[in-house]
Amino acid sequence: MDTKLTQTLENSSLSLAQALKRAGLRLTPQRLAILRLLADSREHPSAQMIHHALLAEYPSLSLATVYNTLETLVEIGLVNDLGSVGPEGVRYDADATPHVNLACTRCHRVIDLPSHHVRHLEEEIAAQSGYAIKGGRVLYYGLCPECQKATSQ
Amino acid sequence: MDTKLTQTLENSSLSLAQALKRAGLRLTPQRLAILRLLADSREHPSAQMIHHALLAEYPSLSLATVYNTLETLVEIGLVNDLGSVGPEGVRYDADATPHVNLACTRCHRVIDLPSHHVRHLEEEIAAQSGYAIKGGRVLYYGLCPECQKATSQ
DNA sequence: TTCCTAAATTAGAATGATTATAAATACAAA
DNA sequence: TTTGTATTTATAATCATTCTAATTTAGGAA
Repeated sequence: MDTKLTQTLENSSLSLAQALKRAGLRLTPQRLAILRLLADSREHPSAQMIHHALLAEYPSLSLATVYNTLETLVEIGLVNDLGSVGPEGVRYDADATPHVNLACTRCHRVIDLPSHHVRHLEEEIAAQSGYAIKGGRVLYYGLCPECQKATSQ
Repeated sequence: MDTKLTQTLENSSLSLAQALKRAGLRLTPQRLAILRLLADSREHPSAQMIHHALLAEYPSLSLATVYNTLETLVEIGLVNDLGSVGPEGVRYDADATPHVNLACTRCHRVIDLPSHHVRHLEEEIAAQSGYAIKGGRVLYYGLCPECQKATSQ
């Protein structure tokens, strides 16, 4: 592995670890693995997808732990709960930068779309709602370009 | 019932009926009732809440019908799927005007917040995403003012 | 009107994501 | 180290949602 990538991952893990510490949470390999997977992935995975992806590296990882960890990470605001998309259940997003999520109702892929409008939105809500905001789901759903083609045949 | 309100409801039902017709769907009492409930309510109800609310008026209304109808209404874009909030499952919103939904993670109430940013957002996505957008969920979650007080005690 | 038929509804069973439980484990403070 | 407690684990239980097959009905045609 090249040095730059190694450093990036180490730095990333370091800051993830710090984030957990700051919240008064114990640093477990399971939590780090789940958080790192979410941070490195653009798939917006569900709990089951995360469990499946980590099983090779952590054969004893329990599905319950994945659910517990995700609940915790959402609670401290490190991860966003996007709600369920398709039959795979709730999808999660560790990308804290303001953006829009697009979900395809046919293939159930979820992608990101940068948008500066979302930052304004979040600032407005934080300032005006009176709520103690923990996170958000800005997600639009419909047919992705590929599935539009597939459907029109 | 006063005349103005009656007219409003009748007009409303009429346009709901037209919307169903336009989509090539049959006009059933169940569909009208569910759509009217959603249109008149600010509760962002779940399927079960809708079923429970309509059972008095339609004793034979099946839960399966509520689920089927909601799926249909989401498909034709008349109703938005907000994703699940709390343990009551997916919540639905018939308000098509661009706005933000706020969900409390403690009492699980969902309210609306008007925001002109959302309109810009939707226009941007419709123009730039390449997706055939059917609907969206713009929802932020956290503690509502009441639950902040209750929790801090 | 009456008839026809595909669409819609219904009750109930089945599915499967998520949550609860209780015992075993391991983080981290002293 | 030792120790207390948070966390993990396997498994069972829950319950929202979907499926199935039989029945009913909306709405167009005769």
